[in-house]
Amino acid sequence: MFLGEYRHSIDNKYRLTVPVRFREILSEGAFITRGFDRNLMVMTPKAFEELVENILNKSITDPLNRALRRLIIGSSSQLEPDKVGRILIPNFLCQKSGITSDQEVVLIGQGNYFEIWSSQEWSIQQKSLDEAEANSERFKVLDISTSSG
Amino acid sequence: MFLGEYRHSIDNKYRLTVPVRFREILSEGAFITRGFDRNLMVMTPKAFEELVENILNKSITDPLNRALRRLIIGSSSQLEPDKVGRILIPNFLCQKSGITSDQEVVLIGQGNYFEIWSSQEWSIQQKSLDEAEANSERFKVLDISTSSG
DNA sequence: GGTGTTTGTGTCATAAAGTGGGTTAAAGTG
DNA sequence: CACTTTAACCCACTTTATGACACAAACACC
Repeated sequence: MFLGEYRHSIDNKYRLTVPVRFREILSEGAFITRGFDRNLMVMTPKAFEELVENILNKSITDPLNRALRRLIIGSSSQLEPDKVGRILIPNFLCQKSGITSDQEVVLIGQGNYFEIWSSQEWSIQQKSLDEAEANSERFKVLDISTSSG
Repeated sequence: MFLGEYRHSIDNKYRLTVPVRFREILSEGAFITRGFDRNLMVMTPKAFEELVENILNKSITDPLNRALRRLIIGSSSQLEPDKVGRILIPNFLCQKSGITSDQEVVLIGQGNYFEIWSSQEWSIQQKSLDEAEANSERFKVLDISTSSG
């Protein structure tokens, strides 16, 4: 499971060192796609297939389905880590998430995937998370129980 | 599977270099046809046969079906990549999708086919992708995947 | 606190991908 | 049958990705 927060750098060739703890999980391969907010999501082949399966089964005569394909499939890529555990972030995804070369990015474990944020976008995100007063109220609508089942 | 986004150029002879990652998938050959939006679709022989079969099974007494035949079957062509992996885009298809020579085009992976867009048409398309309806659908689809099960 | 190991980063060299142009062969047109 | 146009082929150049290597920082362990 992807856990925790890491700060790594993107070098001038848009390569990112995957944290060792994350590497083991990605031993079968990795896929990257756009996230919801201005960030990227990296996941295992299995998780990616689950994501994609729904979309590919929908008819392409429906404009909405084609739009979905463009959003998800068109913004994805298969990643192949190099010998020292780095991945090459596709250029078009960097643009979409505000990541430039020679820059620090933030990696956030999210369970069955992890997110990549440009440090700027992350600090924006952080601010809203840190507003504790707001947090206690805003999560009220979510029903989460600690006892399983 | 065709994934991701590429920006390649159409040279003055209407040739387009197919990205390497796409070439491997097209090793058995390739077919091109009009898309439903102002774009082109490139696919494997197998995917094309399935598409054609689907359309040919529909009754020709329905005007809509005849229109679909004209759109897809009437404007498709078999492609034979040259030695360095380029395909020649038929002239009539360029006109229908707003592609001119010496121009940049955008290739979008769509799973079992990929799309070719003129950069102008693509930027129009991108605007509508950011609109609410498609995105809310996207949220739903992504939501399914994040629960591993 | 020093030593050794692991992890992350920078740089270089090589291979491969993408692009452009020129020449020949083929197809279409008058 | 000649002419024009178009497609196919070949070769060369530029750019980019990939792999290898070496160094530096972090960490853990005596």
